[in-house]
Amino acid sequence: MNSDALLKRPASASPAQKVRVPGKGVDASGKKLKKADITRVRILDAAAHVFRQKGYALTRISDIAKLARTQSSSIYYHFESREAIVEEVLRIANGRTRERVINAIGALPRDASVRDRIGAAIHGHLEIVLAGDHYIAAHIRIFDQLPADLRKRFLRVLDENAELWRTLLNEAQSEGMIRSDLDLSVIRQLLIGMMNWSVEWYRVGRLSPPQIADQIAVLFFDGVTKR
Amino acid sequence: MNSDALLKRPASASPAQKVRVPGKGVDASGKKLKKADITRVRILDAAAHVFRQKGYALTRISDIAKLARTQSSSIYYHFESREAIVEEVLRIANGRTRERVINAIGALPRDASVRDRIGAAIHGHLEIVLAGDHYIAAHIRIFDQLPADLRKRFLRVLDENAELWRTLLNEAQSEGMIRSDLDLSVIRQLLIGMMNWSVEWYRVGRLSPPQIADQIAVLFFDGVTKR
DNA sequence: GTCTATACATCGATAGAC
DNA sequence: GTCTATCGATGTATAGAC
Repeated sequence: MNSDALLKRPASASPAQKVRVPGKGVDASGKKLKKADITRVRILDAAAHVFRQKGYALTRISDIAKLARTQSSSIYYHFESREAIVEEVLRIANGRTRERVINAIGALPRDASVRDRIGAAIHGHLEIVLAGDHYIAAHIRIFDQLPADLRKRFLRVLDENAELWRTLLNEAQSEGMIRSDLDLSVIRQLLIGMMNWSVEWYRVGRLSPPQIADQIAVLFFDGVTKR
Repeated sequence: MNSDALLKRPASASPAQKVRVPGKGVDASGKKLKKADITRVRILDAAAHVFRQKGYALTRISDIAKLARTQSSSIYYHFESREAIVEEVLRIANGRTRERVINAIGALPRDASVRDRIGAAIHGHLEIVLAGDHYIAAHIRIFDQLPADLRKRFLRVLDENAELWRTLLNEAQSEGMIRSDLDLSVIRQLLIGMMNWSVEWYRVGRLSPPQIADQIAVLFFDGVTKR
């Protein structure tokens, strides 16, 4: 359940990232990883795992170190600080979520209806949120636990994902698909709320994520009322 | 924005609550409050405020003390520990929420339809959640930040409120009002998710809480699709 | 009931040997 | 790159005077 990180390396390196030279073979898509990179990923995986489980403030560097089978002090060779770790975890989580939703939409036939595309996006988002991916679960869980300044810095990147939904819903509206007594912005937040809150109550064994996504789609498009 | 706590005093006093004798005049409805009680409330108000703002783990006893215009050490005269404070804040928040929803339903005419009653409950819940009540906002914000054992202890009381919704939706279903392809339990969680997540994005100035409640009700009953 | 002082624990981060 | 040792800051909680 670990050992899979780096969606993309720090785009414009966070402020005080200890610069480690890429060497020769470390591309987003490349395969050659130096030892340091492997360790780095192991630390990130461990961090995501612990953040998800204990929340931000309760996560100790020593917890991460333990799970990553290394020493607290060794972590500081790979990351500048605890904040730098959490930043990277959030970055990766955001990237993965976005990527998944985009792919889900992209997998549809070119002439798919807006409704189908929104449906696909719901499935993509919900399934990755509930997939057990530590990065994403951690993201949702800890985001509002972050110190105010750190959170503020991330609102921008968070908004990139919101933009995606905004676009989808705008399209739906301009096709005349949406009731005119609804506020698009509120609707978007409600939909995202339903999906994200699901990590609070979802338990394996009952309905599967795709089944829950179906329920969300039904509720979102048609409501609970029998006709 | 403060100075209003105690919905009811600790029903079965939390395990290690420092017992303070009620004296003569301290009832849930009574008015005579001893100095200690007033201070206690001031501390709770301050705590709710800070918990809401900074989350659980980031809230320091000293933050609470400062806002309550007292000393960290003085707080320990009124509460056994930081956990005891948070427990009381949660208890009060739960009670208020429940009370509000029950009242909202109770205010309806006797023969109101289930749909109306669910609508009233949505309004009641959402409005108190967004009302700016620090206790309730704090509750929603910090609940999943709590240490596992503390959280577990509270699941029971939390479930009392869920029970309320469960009942409402069951009634609706037995009246044949709800699509048969929907899972009642999931629907309930989605509805609660929409409402609770709203504290994450609600900002004063745009739509008012009653307006948002209307949007939620529309979405919940009929979906976004124009007919 | 509230104050000052302080014990005691925890934890992030650094130093420096290997 | 990882280890041991340790500093320094912070924060909960207690002791005891007033």
